[in-house]
Amino acid sequence: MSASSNGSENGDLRRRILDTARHLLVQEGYQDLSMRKIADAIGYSATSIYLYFDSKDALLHTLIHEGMMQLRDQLREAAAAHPEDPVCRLRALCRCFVEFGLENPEYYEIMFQLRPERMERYPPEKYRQARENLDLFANALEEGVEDETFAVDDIRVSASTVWASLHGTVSLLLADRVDVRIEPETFIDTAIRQAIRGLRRTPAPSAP
Amino acid sequence: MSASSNGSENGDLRRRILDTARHLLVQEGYQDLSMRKIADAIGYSATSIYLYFDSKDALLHTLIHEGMMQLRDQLREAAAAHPEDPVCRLRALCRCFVEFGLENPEYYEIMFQLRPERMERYPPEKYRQARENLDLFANALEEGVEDETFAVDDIRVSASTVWASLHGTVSLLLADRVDVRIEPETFIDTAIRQAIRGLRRTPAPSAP
Amino acid sequence: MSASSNGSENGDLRRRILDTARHLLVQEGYQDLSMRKIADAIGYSATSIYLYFDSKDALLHTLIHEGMMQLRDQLREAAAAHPEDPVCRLRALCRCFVEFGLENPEYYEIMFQLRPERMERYPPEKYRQARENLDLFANALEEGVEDETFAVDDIRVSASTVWASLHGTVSLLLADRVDVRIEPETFIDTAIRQAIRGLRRTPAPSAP
Amino acid sequence: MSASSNGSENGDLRRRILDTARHLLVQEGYQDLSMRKIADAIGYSATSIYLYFDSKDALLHTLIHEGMMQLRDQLREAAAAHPEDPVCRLRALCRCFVEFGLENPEYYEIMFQLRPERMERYPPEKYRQARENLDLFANALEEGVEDETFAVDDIRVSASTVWASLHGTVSLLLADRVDVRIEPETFIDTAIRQAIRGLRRTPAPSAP
DNA sequence: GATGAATGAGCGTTCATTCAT
DNA sequence: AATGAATGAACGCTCATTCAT
Repeated sequence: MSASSNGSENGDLRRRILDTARHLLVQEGYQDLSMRKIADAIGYSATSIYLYFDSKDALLHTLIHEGMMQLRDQLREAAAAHPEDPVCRLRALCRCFVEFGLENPEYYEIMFQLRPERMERYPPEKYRQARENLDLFANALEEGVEDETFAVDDIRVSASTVWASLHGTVSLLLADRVDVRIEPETFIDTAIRQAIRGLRRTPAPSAP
Repeated sequence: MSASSNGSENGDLRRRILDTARHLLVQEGYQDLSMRKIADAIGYSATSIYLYFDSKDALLHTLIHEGMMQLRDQLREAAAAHPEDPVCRLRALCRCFVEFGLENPEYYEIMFQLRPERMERYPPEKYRQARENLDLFANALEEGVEDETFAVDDIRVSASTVWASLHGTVSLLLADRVDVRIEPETFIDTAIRQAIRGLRRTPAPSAP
Repeated sequence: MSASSNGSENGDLRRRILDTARHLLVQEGYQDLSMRKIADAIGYSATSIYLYFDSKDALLHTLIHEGMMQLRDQLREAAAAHPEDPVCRLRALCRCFVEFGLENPEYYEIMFQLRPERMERYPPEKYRQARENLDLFANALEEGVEDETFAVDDIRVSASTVWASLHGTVSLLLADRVDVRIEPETFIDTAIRQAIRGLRRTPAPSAP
Repeated sequence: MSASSNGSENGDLRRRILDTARHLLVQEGYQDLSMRKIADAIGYSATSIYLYFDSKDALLHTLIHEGMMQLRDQLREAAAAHPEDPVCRLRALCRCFVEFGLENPEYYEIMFQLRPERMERYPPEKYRQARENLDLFANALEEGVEDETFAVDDIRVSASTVWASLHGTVSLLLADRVDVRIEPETFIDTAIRQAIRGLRRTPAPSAP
């Protein structure tokens, strides 16, 4: 969405491969994504993909990275909408993350659910960039600590645990493992509310 | 009386298949687990597995069920250790769940991370039994609500969100996706503490 | 039907195997008939079949033979109903053969459509017995020649060609290869009528 | 222009696959024809076949079509040799059909003996083209009816029954089910003669 | 820059059959 | 008389990848 479609219809085959792979990922799932299917879908030979990507893993790494950058953009936007209030901002970030996951289920799978030992090593440079996503949470948290709304021992740790809650929420929803009698919306709202409440400064101990 | 349980001989191979499958699962993951690999690992022909399981899915269902029952036993035990205090009990349950996940990564993936649409339907009877695990959380929560420690809108929903937090925690740890600079123990403690704190009755509104 | 059900419910396993195999043959087709399916259907182990039959081929030979004997009985009956008129008798035999084929399609396949080189040698003794079926046609033909209704060069040859016509008729019907716009009944009637007409003495040459 | 028909290289293997499959068909029969066997016979990997055919059924459809077209050509030629006399033409067509069957047993089974429910649907376009074979018989028959040599109720039906006779004749011969004491040539001649005689106008009823 | 040809490894599963008991 | 355990071979098919052009 940021730097993708440069227009030259036939020229940027690399771009088309990525876009097609992304679409197939959503339609068919990670397991059923194959080089040939991608190639067929764009009308090129499977061999051609190897001109632009060393391997299937390399292609996936690129897709993961693009997903991370897309998520980053959306998180940034959500953060920017609430520059003043860290609680509101954190809530917006949480909501944004969950929505991203539910709207891009297969993206989500390769981004957060693939076991790294089952793939070639994710390139460190990309890894570093993806870390900004967590930093956005950490920043909101930090400001909340500063203005004494939140009380946590270690910002980095708590940012991670908040993220873990969201990740669990998305994962269970995507895997269809939440009790059918529970409305997804209610589930998400409650998860986010509790995650944030868990960070709040506990009141002056009225009666320990 | 004639051919059912003569003790060792019969169940032996079946047991070895299950154990081997379980071990391979953690090395190779669900996607790359194959009947042949299991067979090779135990030195039998692939055909032999079909003497004990109708299909790959049936084998996995058995594994899932075993994991669920093992988790249930451990959760029960944890709950039984704190019959009085629901908060302590809930904390023990949380800890127990996380420990189970980290100690049984081979079970964890198939128990909680598999997308159901990629497998045959899990047998309803087994499904029902597995539900007790969540119920143990819900019970602790309910008692906490009754004695006014916790304040939640809907017990079933909040039990699920607590579970989601734990699930996210375990998933990220297993997938090696937590910042290396964070001690796993710290991460887990924080996650559990915040999850429980998120349930607590907010103090008498001193300042809305 | 002649000497099959002797009553002793459990005793005659051999009989049950044959009956079950026959039923499965009709339901599943020759290709999908397997020893295990037979065994499962009667609740015995697959191994047990080998107590009564040396091999799958041997079992099939027995089935073929039974089919032949069943067909023979029906043909005999048809022949006996028209002891006087050879034309009527031949027509009845033809009709009987076609009906047998259509009513026992999978029987028909193993009886008349299996290429012998793809099976163990059919036992000569059984082969000889099966020949009576053709003889019934030959007899009717012979009498028709004697009373000057039919005119053929060699009775054995013409009996075979009549049979070939019927076989072709049944085969095409079973393989669903007759134009859908043609009524099967019409097709059969015409086939039989023409087969018989083809045997008839051509009239004294009025003007050749 | 670039990669379609450069003459030999491309179609070469495809041709060899078809020929090999054809030959194996007669040795092994449809049931036992496998992609691997074809591949082994030509010294290629089984995978390679899939470069030229989408599936086993697609390969067989191609073979069937080739057989049909070859038969059509031969039937056309036979018909063209007797433009005047419908009886002679029909006789030539019959002889041609039988000869085709005996000379191409590998084609014959898949063309006329396969149960369609055991294969993917034969492509309608090819089906339509194959229909011309029967039409050539029907045309001869029709002209024979017009010049009052033949007398039949329905041309389409009688063309089918003639065909059925020939089919039965070929099938029995190929399956080695004709009495060994009968000369194949005699058998064929008789079959054809009787089939045609069966169509002839019966004489003015001298004595019903 | 792009391809066509080709492959080895692998998949879940079914099969007829053997053998010791 | 009957079985349970076990197997080697085979099935159609898909996969990521290589290589010469």
